[in-house]
Amino acid sequence: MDVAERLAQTRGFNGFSYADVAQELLVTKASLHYHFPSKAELGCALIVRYHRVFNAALEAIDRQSPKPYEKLRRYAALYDSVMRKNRMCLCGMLAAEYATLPAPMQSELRLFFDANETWLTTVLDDGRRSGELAFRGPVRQRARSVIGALEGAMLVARAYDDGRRFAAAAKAMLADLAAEPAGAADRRRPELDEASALH
Amino acid sequence: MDVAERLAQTRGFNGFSYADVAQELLVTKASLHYHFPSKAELGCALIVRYHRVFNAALEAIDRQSPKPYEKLRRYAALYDSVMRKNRMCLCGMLAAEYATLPAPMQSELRLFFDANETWLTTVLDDGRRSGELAFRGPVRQRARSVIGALEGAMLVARAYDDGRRFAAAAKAMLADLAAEPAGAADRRRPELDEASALH
DNA sequence: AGGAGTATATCTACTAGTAGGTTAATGTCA
DNA sequence: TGACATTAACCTACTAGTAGATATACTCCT
Repeated sequence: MDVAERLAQTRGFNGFSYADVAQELLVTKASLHYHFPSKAELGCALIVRYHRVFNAALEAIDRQSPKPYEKLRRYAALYDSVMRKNRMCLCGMLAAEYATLPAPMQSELRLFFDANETWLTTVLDDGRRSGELAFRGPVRQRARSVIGALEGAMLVARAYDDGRRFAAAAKAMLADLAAEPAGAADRRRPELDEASALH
Repeated sequence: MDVAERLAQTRGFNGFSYADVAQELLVTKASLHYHFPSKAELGCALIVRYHRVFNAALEAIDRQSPKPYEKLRRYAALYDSVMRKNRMCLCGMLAAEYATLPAPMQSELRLFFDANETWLTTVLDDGRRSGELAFRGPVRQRARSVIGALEGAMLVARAYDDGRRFAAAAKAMLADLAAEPAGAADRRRPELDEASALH
């Protein structure tokens, strides 16, 4: 699954085959089909695992960082840790291939985005209420914008093989959300970096 | 090329074959190979044409709309017109598949994003100088954020087969850029819609 | 201790179908 | 006549997936 995940994140789900994985592991294709009878099942397993690991990372953030801005920063850092491995977010990649995916993968994929949206909605709502974050419009809409901005930044950054491009976009987004009175001097905010939580 | 473009936008460049195009046009694969000897050449031709049409649309905007906010609104409307056809931006889709693309397509792809960035940089700079737009940080960085936000919004919206999701994200982004003093009542801004410029 | 049976995991060898691409002959029209 | 365009037929490589044999190892029974 590690190999398949990496290939799916770099080449897309339609961009790798059982043969690719088999060759890398020095086993036969048939052996892989024993564990994952069809590619659709492999794909579902990949999303479910990715979702689970991501959820665990969000729970760790909730446990360790009470402040909304800090939560948001660490959320962006999760994406950054993926980018540093020269990969695209698995689910962002699959979203591009959405029309060609087997139905079970499609629903599993939506669950991932839904979970992200829900978590972000809570964080953004808390942040705005406490005055730590500032933004206009419905909270849920803003959550979707955050996801879109991060996924989009990853997408384009890949075409330039430049992770800094993503990091800069993430930082800009965080700065926009930080409640700074217009025209105020740049308050020093901590950097994006943090120990990678998404292996 | 129309057929290939549609397939590339909906299924990805690796998600369709010469056979798919041939079948739809009621010609043979060999016939297509006469016009586009290799798939790489077909892919390049698709990007070049897409880029050309896009450029023409930007020039039309420059000609018809002097105001930065209006330019930006129409820029977002270009993306929206793609989304309304249940397609992904061709170049956003190709960015996802970047690692699997032939080298000539990779460079052609970067040219598209570079051109977008340059155009947006000018618009955003004019807008900030005139006070019509407000945002923090370097202009070029903001231009990249705008591209990323739009591409990302398209990407995710596809997983929900819901164009309104994209339109809402685009509207939110425009509202953020419109220079409204924090806390001011919603000034009525024109809607996203406009006659589709990208065929 | 010595099987017998069983679950797990792997292999070789194969299928049917599709991928991008080629060749050489043929049609079409100025 | 010659350029442009199309075709049938074919090629090689690869795709997901299957069949059946085989190896390993653990459990239960005698």
